[in-house]
Amino acid sequence: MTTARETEIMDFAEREMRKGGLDAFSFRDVAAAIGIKSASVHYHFPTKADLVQRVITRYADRFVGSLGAADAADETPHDRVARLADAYTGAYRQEGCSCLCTVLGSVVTYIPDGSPDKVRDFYNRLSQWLTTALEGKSTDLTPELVISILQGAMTLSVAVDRDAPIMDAKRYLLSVL
Amino acid sequence: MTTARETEIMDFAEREMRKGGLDAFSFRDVAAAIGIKSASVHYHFPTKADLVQRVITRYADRFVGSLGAADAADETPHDRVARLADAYTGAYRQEGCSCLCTVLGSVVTYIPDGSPDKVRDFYNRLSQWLTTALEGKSTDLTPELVISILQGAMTLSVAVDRDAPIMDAKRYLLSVL
DNA sequence: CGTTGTCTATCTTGTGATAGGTAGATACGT
DNA sequence: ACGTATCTACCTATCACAAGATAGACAACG
Repeated sequence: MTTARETEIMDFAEREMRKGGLDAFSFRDVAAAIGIKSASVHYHFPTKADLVQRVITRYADRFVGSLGAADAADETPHDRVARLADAYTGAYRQEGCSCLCTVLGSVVTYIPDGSPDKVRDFYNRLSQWLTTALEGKSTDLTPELVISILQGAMTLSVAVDRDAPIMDAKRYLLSVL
Repeated sequence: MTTARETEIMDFAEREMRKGGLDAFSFRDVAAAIGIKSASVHYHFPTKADLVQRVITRYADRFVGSLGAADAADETPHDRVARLADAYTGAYRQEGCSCLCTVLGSVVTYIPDGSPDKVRDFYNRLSQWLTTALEGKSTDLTPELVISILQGAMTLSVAVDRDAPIMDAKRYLLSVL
């Protein structure tokens, strides 16, 4: 069960984590943002590790879920990759921030407790989706390379504050797949 | 002028930043690692922002410098990209950690003072090198996409703790360039 | 009455940063 | 050569603050 309050907390935490990583927010920040006290945040999420793990898991569910079926018969691999690319470009355009797991992935050895496993789960699920999505398509690109291109371009776009890299990545993928 | 002590400090700071970002180390960590007191670290680098900026600049100089000439007449674009890819795979194999600016790039809006500009300088210099390096080569890949692929794969390799993504990225780039 | 969600108040730890002092080296004027 | 001044690189001690976390009380609801 996830209450409305917990959703509020996770929404804020996710937004901050995607912009600045684990240390970009504190329990006090969360509390101030939604109008309660930090002790109350601890009531819903005993430790920060708990909060981070739940945010990652929710993110993974939502992201992979939003991609839809990877094996719909009336679609081509091209269609499916287009949807994946749109998920990335959309996130950049609307929120100006990265994939949560890209931010956390590069510092995976420094995040607490079970979080690294949650990040790896995300990538495993995404790889699996792409493996199915590309089935039957002959290409030099592995599923993980498709992910790499999109995420690398996303990071670069954020870093240089221009959408060219992520838009070029999408265009390139759609031209070769 | 950079003294031996400052080099020691920056070496440690860079190593930690590449593994865990800005908040992965403190002045006390630095001091303990090299056997002095934190106040002495402040003597060499008045603020953390100072230290971070110098580390990024030094990293950029070293990384781009290590790539060598982008316009040597006896080389092909393929040769040059191979060298760039080796810089990434080498970093992963030897240090198991990412490009410094990949780690910082995704959180660029949360790092202090002049640091974002230093990160962007790095990418500008790398793009410029690649633009020259690819001159005359007909390809759909932009210089920034080449960077994206390598860095995205690097991040993924770190995240999932397998070298497959970064090795595949190198292989792919050399097959299409 | 028990549960739920919040509060106040507080603890401990770790952080970046500063003030002020000290030993040793170097430079300079007489 | 001698005394003075300055500089370098470190030290001790401490500050103010923000972090995660906990204990215990309170009100509302069933």
